[in-house]
Amino acid sequence: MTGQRRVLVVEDDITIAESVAVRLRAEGFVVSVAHDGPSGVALAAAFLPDLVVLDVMLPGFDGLEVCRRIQASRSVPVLMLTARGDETDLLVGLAVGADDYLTKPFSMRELAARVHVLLRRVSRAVASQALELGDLVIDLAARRVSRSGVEAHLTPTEYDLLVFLAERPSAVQARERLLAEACGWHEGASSRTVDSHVKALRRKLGADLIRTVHGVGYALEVPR
Amino acid sequence: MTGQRRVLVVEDDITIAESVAVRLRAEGFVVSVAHDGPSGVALAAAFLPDLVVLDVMLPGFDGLEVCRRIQASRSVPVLMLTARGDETDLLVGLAVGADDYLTKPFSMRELAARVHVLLRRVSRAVASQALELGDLVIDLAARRVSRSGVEAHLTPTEYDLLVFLAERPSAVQARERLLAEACGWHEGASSRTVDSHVKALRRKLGADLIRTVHGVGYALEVPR
DNA sequence: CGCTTCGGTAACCGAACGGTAACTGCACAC
DNA sequence: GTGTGCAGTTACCGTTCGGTTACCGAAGCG
Repeated sequence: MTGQRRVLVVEDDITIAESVAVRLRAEGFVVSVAHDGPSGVALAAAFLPDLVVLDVMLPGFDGLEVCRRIQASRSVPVLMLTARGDETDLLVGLAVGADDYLTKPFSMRELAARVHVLLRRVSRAVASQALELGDLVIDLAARRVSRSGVEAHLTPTEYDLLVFLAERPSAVQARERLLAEACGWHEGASSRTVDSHVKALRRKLGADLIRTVHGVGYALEVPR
Repeated sequence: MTGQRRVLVVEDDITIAESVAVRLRAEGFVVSVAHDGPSGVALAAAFLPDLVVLDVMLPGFDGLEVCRRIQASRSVPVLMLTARGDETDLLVGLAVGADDYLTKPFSMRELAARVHVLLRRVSRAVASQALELGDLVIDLAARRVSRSGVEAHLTPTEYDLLVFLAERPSAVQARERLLAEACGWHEGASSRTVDSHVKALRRKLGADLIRTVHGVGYALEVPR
């Protein structure tokens, strides 16, 4: 997962584009460059970047349109480049789905710093190593669970069940769903299996953690 | 869950702090202000903001330290304010856990835009489907109902009945329809079952919520 | 104004549901 | 072989819930 990050640069000014690309490659990124809107959109689909650096002023159609189209297919952080003082473009850009922007002229150090921040942010969201809900901490990598700093020893099924609930905090999950997702699907009559595991989780992590919804199923409550 | 977003402003310059606070309040945020590092950290713990706007230069200890301490307890997006050209501070700030920064002088529009972007990002993660009608809030994922912030415990049938009505606000629904849709269809004589559940809903959520239409059925009125 | 119909209310009871603690069977380790 | 730990099932029991009934006040209608 810590494979090299891919950055797409869409910028018509060849000098700027090259400077940016060189700097980002020096930072360890895999960089691809497009010089107009259409090829930017195409490359976004083909190159599958983790981040897009995007100029607002582009031949073809403008950066805002590119931003819109890229965001339409999948969620990628976008860093926009604008001309100084062009505050309207800026605001529209942020509205359209850009996550950050820089005004020209900008220093390469600043660009690199912002790129790092944006990527750290998504990696925090996507690959989050730990799941924290109040005083409940689930270390996904280590498969460890603790509450208020006290570690609890969970069996595999209990752990899977807890993670499934924790990924959807306070959302009610039906018994059958839990049985199918957390425990392996067992053809035949759905049973009281889930209850047993919920009981175990409550015993080990506190009774207030999992809420029973009568007639439906269970939900994990975020502890205060 | 679309309750007002809370923003903490930590800034020693009273003029700037007030401008920022005024603008953010105008944008609909609940704003709290601290003028030095220690009280900033304390307020972060007590006020529980959804976002922190933080000056780098602060009396007590500096913004970077504040940032570190705030992030230590829980994950809150931080927008840092730096003096122009102070790139070192900036880089350290980003390293310490700030999610964005602005260089002084900055426009209030720009500040507001960035605050919105940062908060949109977190709300994207949190957002849960909810039905809101005046002061009545139905959290569909969590299967929770509250009125004026007070949560009510509903039985499954009561909940289903309420949701069915709430999805068609102020539209009158015949008894038979309600019996069939909300409660499971019970072959045989249609009965006074609906009445009982309506009564329960009125008791738990207020008598004004559900209007009786003589000879026809019931309708949910949007309160306030 | 009085009758009829409709809906509010509370009490009741059977059924469904979930908590709980057994037990069984299985897999793995020693 | 024996022991341990876990998954899944079963049975029991208390609780909750839903639907019904009966009674009475309110609303419509002539």
